[in-house]
Amino acid sequence: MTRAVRMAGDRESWPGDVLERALLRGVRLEWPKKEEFGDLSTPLAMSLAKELGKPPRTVAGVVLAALREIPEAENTFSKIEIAGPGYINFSLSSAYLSDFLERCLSGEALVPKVKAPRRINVEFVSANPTGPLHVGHGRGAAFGDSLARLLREVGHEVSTEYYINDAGNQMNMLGKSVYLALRKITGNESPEEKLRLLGESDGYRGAYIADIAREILETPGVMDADVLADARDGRFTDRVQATFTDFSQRRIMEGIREDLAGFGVSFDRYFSEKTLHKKADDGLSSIERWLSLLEREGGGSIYSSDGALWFKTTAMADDKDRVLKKSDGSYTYFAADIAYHADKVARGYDTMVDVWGADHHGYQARMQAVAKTLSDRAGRPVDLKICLIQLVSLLRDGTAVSMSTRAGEFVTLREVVDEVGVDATRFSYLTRSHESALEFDLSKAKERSMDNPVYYVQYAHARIRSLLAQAAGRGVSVGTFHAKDFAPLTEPAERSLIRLMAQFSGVLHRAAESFEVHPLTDYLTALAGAYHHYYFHHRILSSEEADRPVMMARIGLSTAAGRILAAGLSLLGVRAPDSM
RNA sequence: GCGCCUGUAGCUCAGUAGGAUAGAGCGUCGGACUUCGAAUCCGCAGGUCGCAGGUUCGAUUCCUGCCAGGCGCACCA
Repeated sequence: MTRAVRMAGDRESWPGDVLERALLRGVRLEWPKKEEFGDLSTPLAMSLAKELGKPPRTVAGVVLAALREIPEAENTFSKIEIAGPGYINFSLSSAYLSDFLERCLSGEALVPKVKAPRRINVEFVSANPTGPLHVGHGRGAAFGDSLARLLREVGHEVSTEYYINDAGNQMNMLGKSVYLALRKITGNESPEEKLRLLGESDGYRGAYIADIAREILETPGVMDADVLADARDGRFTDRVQATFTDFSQRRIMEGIREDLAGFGVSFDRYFSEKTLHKKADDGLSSIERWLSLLEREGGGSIYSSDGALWFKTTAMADDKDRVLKKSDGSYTYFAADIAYHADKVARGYDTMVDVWGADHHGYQARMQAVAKTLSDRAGRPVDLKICLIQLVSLLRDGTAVSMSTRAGEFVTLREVVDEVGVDATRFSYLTRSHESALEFDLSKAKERSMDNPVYYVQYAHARIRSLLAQAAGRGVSVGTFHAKDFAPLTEPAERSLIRLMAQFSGVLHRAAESFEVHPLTDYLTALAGAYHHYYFHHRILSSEEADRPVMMARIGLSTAAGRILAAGLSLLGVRAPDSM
């Protein structure tokens, strides 16, 4: 295409700068909405026409003439035509489509790799270990995990990471909450003690807090006898604080890992914030080391004022600069975040993806400022891509399920997964763009209806597997397929199906480029629909000898479609069942 | 007050770096199982793309201003 545009440009002596600018933008290929417009389409001539000051259809005509002289174009397209206001529409030739099917079945990778693979770190969930994961975390988990799989699939080098906020007051409060729960269980609850430890705060009050306290009391050996004795008697020593905090956090983190594992999500690395605060042999913590390094080499982004240390986040459109080290000498959460991201850059990533809850959007500007500084210092481009996951509201039979975080009465991810299953939960989370709020209706998610397309897609796959099993049962032996075997596929429904299948890798690449996963979910639903339609209208298995070539071609087509469905579902972390 | 996200069919949402007659599912209504899985298929109806301007040959898409909903604006974590 690029070549054709160049040829056309030479021939018509179009201004070179206009041409190069257009080519730099890239020749955009779209999938036309209607099949009558072909399989691929480009509005290129229309944008070119604007700059050239010529009618779009004329420009398209010149490009088309040049295209016809290119042999590859001749082979891959059966028809190229100008339509509408100046689109150039391409219809894929049956030879191309047959080759495509052969490749699908040959065991070759379905998806070509990107030319310039990047080293990408995807950080997601990163929930504080102060309680179990709730449905909002679940959406982030499904998104981050599938995004990572997607990025990997298109050829990037991807690793995933969970940042554990295990430092700071929240952790102490967790320890205190469990301690107080234990006091309550042993019949020693006292408002004075609570006020002394937590002040006005309520602390953490979910049932899981009492569970942990009960475990400490009832399971011999989980806690040092001296510490337990102190706790029972109401001596809240530093050691009690440390032991309770540590134990509670470990328990909760174990629970989180279990919930994630049950949800099909695992991480390459869990990164503890605590390690950033810990003093090394040289007496400096990681935070201190990074901050002083950036103070020297960060291009003036860090400065002192009013007895505190600041980061110049206004450089990146933040409202005001942010404090790193408070005048009392302690570090803010933001300081740890800087050290953490600096560490990621030092580990060689060139793209950092941060998946956050939408309520953190106010932090974007400051983190982008940090990324800019880190990138400049590293002397290479390092991108920070922040994906904000919008709210999930839970419904049951159309009415909101109340979720009061304060009282710890939120619906956990585990409860949802137990109720509706991993597949339906993950698929539902991924049917919408992550930046629009999601309504998750528990009763609908359980239904096996089109309100819940996961079953629709899985059913298409199961249908295909069952068909193939049926074929095998009838003694149909399936060998290796060659492009020519697909010549009998002449039905419009077959062509529509293949045309859609051929979009698979394009959908993945485009989704990966925009760091989205819901286009894949939509695509799979459409592909399943195309297969169901085809299957309903055309008989595949036949015992007539004369039908054998058609049958074999259809079996090949079905196998290929099944493979694409399975590949897509696996990226979503959803099973592709053989039967259901 | 400032900032971010959202506003498209009765409902839930898509809509590809401005492009062809704005799409899908659910829901409503009406059809299709003696043959490979009816968890399926086929059809009908349903729209001032929040409102008003602007840029453009062309705007759901870009810009400005309103309106509505959600979220966020700490030397908290």
